Amino acid sequence: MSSYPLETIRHSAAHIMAAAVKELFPDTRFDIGPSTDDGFYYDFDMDHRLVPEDLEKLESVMKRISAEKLPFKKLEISRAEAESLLKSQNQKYKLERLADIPEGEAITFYQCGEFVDLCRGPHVENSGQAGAFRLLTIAGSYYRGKETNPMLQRIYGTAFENEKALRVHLNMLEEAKKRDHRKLGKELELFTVADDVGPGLIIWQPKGGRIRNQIENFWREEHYKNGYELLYTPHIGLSNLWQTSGHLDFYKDAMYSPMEVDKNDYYVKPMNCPFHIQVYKTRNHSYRELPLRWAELGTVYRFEKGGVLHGLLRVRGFTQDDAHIICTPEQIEDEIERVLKFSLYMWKCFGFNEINAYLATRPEKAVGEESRWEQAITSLEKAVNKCGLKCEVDKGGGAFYGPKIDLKVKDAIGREWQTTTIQFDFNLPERFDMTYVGADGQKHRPYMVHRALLGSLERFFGILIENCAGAFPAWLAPEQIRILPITEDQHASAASLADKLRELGFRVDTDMRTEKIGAKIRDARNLRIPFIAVIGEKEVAAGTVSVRSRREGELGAIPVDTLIEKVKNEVAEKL
RNA sequence: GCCAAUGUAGCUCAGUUGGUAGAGCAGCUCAUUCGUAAUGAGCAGGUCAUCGGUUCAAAUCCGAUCAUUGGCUCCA
Repeated sequence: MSSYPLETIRHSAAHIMAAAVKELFPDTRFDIGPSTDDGFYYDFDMDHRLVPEDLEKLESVMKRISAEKLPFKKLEISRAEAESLLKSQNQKYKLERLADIPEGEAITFYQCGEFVDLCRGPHVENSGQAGAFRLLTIAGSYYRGKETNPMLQRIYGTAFENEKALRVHLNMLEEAKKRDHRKLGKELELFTVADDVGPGLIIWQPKGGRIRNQIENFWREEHYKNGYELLYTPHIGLSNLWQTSGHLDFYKDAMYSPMEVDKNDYYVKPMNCPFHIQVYKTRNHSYRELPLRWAELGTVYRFEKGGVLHGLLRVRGFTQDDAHIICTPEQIEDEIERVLKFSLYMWKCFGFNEINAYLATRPEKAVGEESRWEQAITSLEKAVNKCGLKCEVDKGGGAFYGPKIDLKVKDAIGREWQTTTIQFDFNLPERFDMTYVGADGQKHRPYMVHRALLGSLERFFGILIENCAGAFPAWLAPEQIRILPITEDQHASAASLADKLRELGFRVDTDMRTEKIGAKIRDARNLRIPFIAVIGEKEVAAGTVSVRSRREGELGAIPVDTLIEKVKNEVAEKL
């Protein structure tokens, strides 16, 4: 139908929403209403507290405005005129936005029906072309995103070219809801949080534990294969350590309060780095032993603000799949490339193949020599190119202590998750005075790189659950095979079959309830168990099992050995 | 931390204008021994998040606290 870009359609939909708001709540002061990646929003300041029912009302007004096909009129006026116009309407936020427009730039307003808005445009021609829209949620948002500013009310909506595209998007949202890791975590008994333990502190239940154990084992093996050594370090450390690291100066708000023992303050660690540095500091190092690659599944605690906690994705206690690489300037490029390749391999094994890179460079305030920053950034760029990754650059977006590359992985329903991070550190080697002796016999400052491939096990688990919608690939499934005897007569056979399979290394359970086979099948399927083996009179006699594979459906009666082969093959896939 | 919504049995939810709680599933008991997505009957299960207030009377109204949800912000 219309050939406008989606952003234009959405931006115009935002204007139509604002027009509807103005109609229903005339005293509203408007801020801005941009398009976003998947829709649009508009921020308002009004006395009325928006409630969900308002969305329906606004939507019907919007539909009316859309049906009226009112033209979007562009008005170009002088700054003075614009000012007096906005002043007369008491639009203080708009006035401030106006002041932001550089001298000499054209000042444009767009009018649609009664609603006139300071806006750069562009817009669709008339309100009938703003596509198919839907208002979604009400939220609060700080004016200009600053905590000290007043809070405005924001309405989120989305718009698409046509009804069909909108429906596809809304279906995706539904789908996302269905695979919400919090819901599945409860249903599949994977993890929980307890009021008496504390918010953001994850308790892994047996089934989650089985999965985590698989992940960890795989992770450790691969790290040894990739030339890492594994460390184990304490959960707490003396204040001195955190003083030296600088955490107490810069990061204290996000740390749990100290515990005083014997007149010493111990802090629960928010990061593993200072401990790894202690390992480095146990003795002198020669350039000949570099690079050192030290990894740890290190559990850290950060006192995140209450409002940001979210299931497994944002928590207060989590286990980072952390590692520190300490190397010479000459080695840095190879090392970064190795890490990137390692990460891509890792994610592929867990079923994620679409990955993009985001490079963050030197901010205004930074520590470390400029030349080192440049070398680091160059090595990051080169490595990204060698790995054939698409890369976006966030200029000045790095931390003060070093540039970094983040990877974002795309999941089964197209959402991007920030996961891997590779982060240079020019700060800690300095603070802890880390050195190595070079070929010249002189002391040199090594490069240090932090990296986490999965991010944290908790967050990774959340992403994993949502990606597979609870149907874990066979190599991770907490229960790979469930054996269902049809009557009590087969209990003994079921038990000995389970023992046999367990001995072969499979995760097997039996369902000995006196339920009908239909009920047992149903429960097993709801748990997304990859292989269901039914064993009745006939199977016992023939030495077979009737198998239902999650992937292939009903396979009928097959010899036990054939089942074993099948499970083995599927487990070996590491999809 | 901020804005808003929510909090009733293990889970998912109902509970009219205030008159001290109800269903399904899960659990337990008994019966059923069954062939590929729910066998039947019975029993038990709740300081209605917590604390305080209004009222003759509070799950219901008000306030505070805690937690969760959607956002904002933060994530050196």
